[in-house]
Amino acid sequence: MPQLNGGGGDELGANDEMISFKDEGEQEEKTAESVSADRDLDDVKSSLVNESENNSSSSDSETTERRPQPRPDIESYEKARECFNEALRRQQDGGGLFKSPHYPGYPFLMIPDLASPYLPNGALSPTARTYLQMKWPLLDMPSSAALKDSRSPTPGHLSNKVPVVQHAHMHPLTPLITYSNDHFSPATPPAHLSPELLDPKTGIPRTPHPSELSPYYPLSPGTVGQIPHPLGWLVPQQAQPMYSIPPGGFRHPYPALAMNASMSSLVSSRFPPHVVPHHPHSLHQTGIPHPAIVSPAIKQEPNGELSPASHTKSPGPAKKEEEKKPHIKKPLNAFMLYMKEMRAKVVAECTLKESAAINQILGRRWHSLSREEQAKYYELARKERQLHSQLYPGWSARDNYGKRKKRKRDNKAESAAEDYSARNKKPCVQYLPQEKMIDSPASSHGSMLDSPATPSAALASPAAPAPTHSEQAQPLSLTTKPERHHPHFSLISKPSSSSSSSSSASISSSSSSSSFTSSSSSHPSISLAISSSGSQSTGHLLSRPIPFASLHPSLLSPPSPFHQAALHSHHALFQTQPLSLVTKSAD
DNA sequence: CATCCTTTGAAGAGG
DNA sequence: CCTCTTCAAAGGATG
Repeated sequence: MPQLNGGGGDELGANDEMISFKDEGEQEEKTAESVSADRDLDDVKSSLVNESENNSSSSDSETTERRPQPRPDIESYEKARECFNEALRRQQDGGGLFKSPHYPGYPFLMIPDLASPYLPNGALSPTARTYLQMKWPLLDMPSSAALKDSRSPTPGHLSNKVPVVQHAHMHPLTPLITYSNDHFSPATPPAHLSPELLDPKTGIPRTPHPSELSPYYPLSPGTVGQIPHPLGWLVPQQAQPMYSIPPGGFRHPYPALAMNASMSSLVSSRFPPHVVPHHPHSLHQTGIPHPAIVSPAIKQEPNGELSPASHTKSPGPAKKEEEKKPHIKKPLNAFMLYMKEMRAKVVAECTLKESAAINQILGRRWHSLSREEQAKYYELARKERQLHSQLYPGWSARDNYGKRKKRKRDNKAESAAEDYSARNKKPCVQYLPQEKMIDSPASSHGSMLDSPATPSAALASPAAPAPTHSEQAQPLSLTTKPERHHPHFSLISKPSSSSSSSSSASISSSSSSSSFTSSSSSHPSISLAISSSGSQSTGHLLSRPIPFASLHPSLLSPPSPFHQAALHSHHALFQTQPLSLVTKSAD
């Protein structure tokens, strides 16, 4: 993971950033699997594409026409998105461009292209096109806001720091660039990038000198501020406002807080597009628009007496109460970040629209990611948390408790019984499409294990890459979450790892006593979850059945009883594609 | 319109 | 220390 360090001294993350998630040996194992998995995935995707959308392969360039010139102010997100979707489809038809990325998770790989995705003639470069859509989700950069921090101590010299650029070759962490890009994008539209600032090769603005600041979150507060993001058209309007801000502007609870470059960039990266997009000026420079803050309007605050509008521009001395007002969201964790990035891609790849289903896929993909890739997200998440803590020192996750009205009915013992009958009754079989499905050597557990020494740990001890840890590569482990209550899966020794609610239990081959499980799991591409009880932890089972139709036929297999399913899937595995099959054996 | 569903991860609460 | 619970995103489905 040397490369990670490549950035060089960044206090924020340099050292800890480099955390290895697994033992070398494991790594190898995993990588090997990954490779094969990728292959499978590719195949699957191809087939999926071919069958699902049978358009004759259209030229990729076709899409380009649709996408004339980036007109941030004019283009509506919707439109852009449509275009992209279409483009995506075409791409798929064309031959599955998605194959190209070795790492499925590489959302931002061709950043350089992204910087200037358009060819001289206005056509979108293939690469750009390929990755663009993957990236867009993250493009929600705030243009102005981001950098808004007039107070920011670090203006100019930091502004162009895009360390990543330094790496000629694509690094797994490349995606991080996105964040970096965010900062520069707004300020420097692709078309207008100054040569000297750009990396000749990548086209990305280069960093004059690396500073101690995190390379991944460089930013130039001052510079970017007011320019709308060039890619604004591509930015989702309402899409993931990770942290939304109050309409009138964001009142920063901690005005005194000085953002460093990394923070700023981070903020900018997460800044909701809709906040800034068309009206860059809307935000005052004084406000630090941190995405984490949600206006009461958006999220009801319990006490919500203050309306965003009320303190729109003048934060006034309301202070404490007020401070609390805005709903400060939790910082996203690695997986959430990953989801944000990849969701669009997944959605594009399949017809599924339900988030629940998508999330399942994403979860699998997550597991199939290489350590490096995951590391990237863990790192981002770590920074997010860091930034978040800096921005909202007093904030506690507990603050948000109860904000959500509903409580996931969590399960647990009792729920099993009642849920069973009640809502979970949807017998459904969910087939997860193409994702790599590598059996995720790292099961849910594994992923945690993978996680860099746990962010916190990483933070604390950067030096310790914590590779080793347990993540014993459980090659055979299933990614699925078997019903823990089910006797059959009792083997799940520690479902707890993550959360009971989510009950991500993983079965490791080693531990697993279930022959079935292991056997089926042995195949990388299959994952099967069975839920016997209706309790919420249904593994991959969706309580609400997802229409088969939504999935590609090739991916579908008839619902069947447990073993049948198993067999079936097993069979399918070899025959065709990996699909994860979930059955509900309940009855 | 509110909540569910689903995923992983982080963090808080409680034992 | 361990377990359990909540919340973070997202968007179709459901009540």
